[in-house]
Amino acid sequence: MRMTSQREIILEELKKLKNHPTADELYLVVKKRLPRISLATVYRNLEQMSEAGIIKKLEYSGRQKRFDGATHPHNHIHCIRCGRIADVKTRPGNSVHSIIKDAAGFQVIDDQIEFTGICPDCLTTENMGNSH
Amino acid sequence: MRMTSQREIILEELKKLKNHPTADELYLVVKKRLPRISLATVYRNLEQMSEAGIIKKLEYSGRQKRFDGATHPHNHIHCIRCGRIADVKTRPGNSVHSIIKDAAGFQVIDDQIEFTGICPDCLTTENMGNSH
DNA sequence: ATTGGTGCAAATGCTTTGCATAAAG
DNA sequence: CTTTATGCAAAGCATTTGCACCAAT
Repeated sequence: MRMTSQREIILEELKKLKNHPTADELYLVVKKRLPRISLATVYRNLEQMSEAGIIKKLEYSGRQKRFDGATHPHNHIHCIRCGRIADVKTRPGNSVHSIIKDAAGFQVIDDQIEFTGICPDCLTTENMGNSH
Repeated sequence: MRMTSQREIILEELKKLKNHPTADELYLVVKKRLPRISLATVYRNLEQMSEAGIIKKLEYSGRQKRFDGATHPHNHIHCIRCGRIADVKTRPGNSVHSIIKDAAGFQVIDDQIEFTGICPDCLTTENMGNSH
């Protein structure tokens, strides 16, 4: 992964923002420093950096994707009205931290554990060497 | 909510399918019984019925929305390769069930608790009577 | 020099909407 | 009869892609 000024500034600005911006929100911020940057570049870099594990892609909110410069494991709460995402502190314990300490002032309506993984079919395909 | 044959059959077929279909997947199934139905009708009905709490909209996967005819509280696991969603059984306990009993044959990579709620700002707006 | 990245515009894919017609209550 | 739902086509919106040019190694 080549280090370009675009990538550097995108990462820098994302880390500054604590509010899980969408690609276009971040684009507007980055544009102030790099007026000729294109939205496609922002998308491409966010995608690449999240694949590399440098940042985290938040795609479980049902609306626009959001991005998080903080990669330590933590949970989120999102608003069903405006879509914003905030961090939620949970007590450490198992891999699934189950008890909330702070819901960032939200009125909690529902919670749902989202597990991510590879399904049996894809695991089989992988073992047969048909993937990547 | 008026009961039309379209709505009835959409609900009926969704409840039959155990694999959390997308709107277009369900559309193809329903089309067999109502050849003149349009995809827009399927979308509109799924939206309405999920608002009414008759079905559940699964929009936290980052891909296409999926719909679930089973409304009892349960968690899901989704495949990062093919996008399919399966049910996951958790042990009962608090509102957040923390320990998995069965991950439906998936290799679990990550878990994340998704909380849904209303953010402080939207709560304020609501109290001022500016919403709904 | 080579390879990967960028900017632009066009394309894509899912979902929603406007509007005239049809059906439910 | 009144109101809500439907089908169709068009629009919307977030995201991705093709391509010619540019820059990092």
